[in-house]
Amino acid sequence: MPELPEVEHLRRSLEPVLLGRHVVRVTVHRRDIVCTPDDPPGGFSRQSGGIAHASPRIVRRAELLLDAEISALERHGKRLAILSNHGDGPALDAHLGMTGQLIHLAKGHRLTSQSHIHVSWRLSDGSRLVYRDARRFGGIWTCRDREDLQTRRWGPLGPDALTASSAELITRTKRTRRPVKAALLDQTVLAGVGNIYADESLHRARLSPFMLACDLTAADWCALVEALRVVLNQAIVAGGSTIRDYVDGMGRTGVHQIRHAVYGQAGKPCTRCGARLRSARIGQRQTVWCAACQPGP
DNA sequence: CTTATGACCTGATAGC
DNA sequence: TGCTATCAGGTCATAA
Repeated sequence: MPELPEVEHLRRSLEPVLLGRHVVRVTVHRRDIVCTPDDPPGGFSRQSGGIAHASPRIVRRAELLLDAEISALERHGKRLAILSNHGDGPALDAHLGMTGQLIHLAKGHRLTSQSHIHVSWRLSDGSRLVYRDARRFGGIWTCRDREDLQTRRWGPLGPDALTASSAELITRTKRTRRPVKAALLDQTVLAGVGNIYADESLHRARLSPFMLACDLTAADWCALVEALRVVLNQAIVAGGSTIRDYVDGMGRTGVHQIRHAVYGQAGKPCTRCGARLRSARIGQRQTVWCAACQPGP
């Protein structure tokens, strides 16, 4: 379940081993994990639900960066883009979903388990980059260039959670009668926050996840923006949470365990006030909060 | 337009 | 031991 911190840590770990490398071979094991601009909107490989993927048509390997030089790795929210030719060449938009992994393998190294590897890129130094995703909620979207990526793929997303301002969030939520947690999870409002860091940031900002987003004051939003920055940056430095499915670009699980304040801690005492942490569901998601520290509806 | 819900998918875990 | 049931949650199609 990579959220912003896991993707940013992945970006940083892949940057030194990918930049400047040329792609010399691309192997697609599952075509439906890749979506190209020519594929029908929504694809038709799946009946309904899930992330819409591509038709079974053969993908042109240049779209998957064959013969291109990797020039930059950029992130917006939970998305990770691999750019070529300084943004003028083809680009990839990786969305890891719940269990997606991008793993760099040095020359001669292989994964202990080869299962669920959908795409593999052979690089000019003999190393490989592989995309693996057991549950296939994620995928790889090909883009013509950086401009195409940013308009077509990233355009609908809200501002990145690390740099969003309280003013932007007020504008985007002042008419939304949803619990603030549901608004935080909406990627078109704010990009990068998932279930873990929604709960963590609301706890840090002392806001009840049940408050309606339109009822938060300007001061509430300032506190929430600050809490997001602290919580997300701490998690990035720690190498992402040690969530069960997350591994970084080297295939390592997070070394530094993050002790979440509320996520996964239901029933335990609040680290700030000692009250018993409660749990409920908001929009089908498990939500943990401290009713004492985070008063509200 | 808004918000809510079910479906997608598999591995880990709990319970018998 | 092995089997079954439940849970995890990101996001899209559909419903309301």
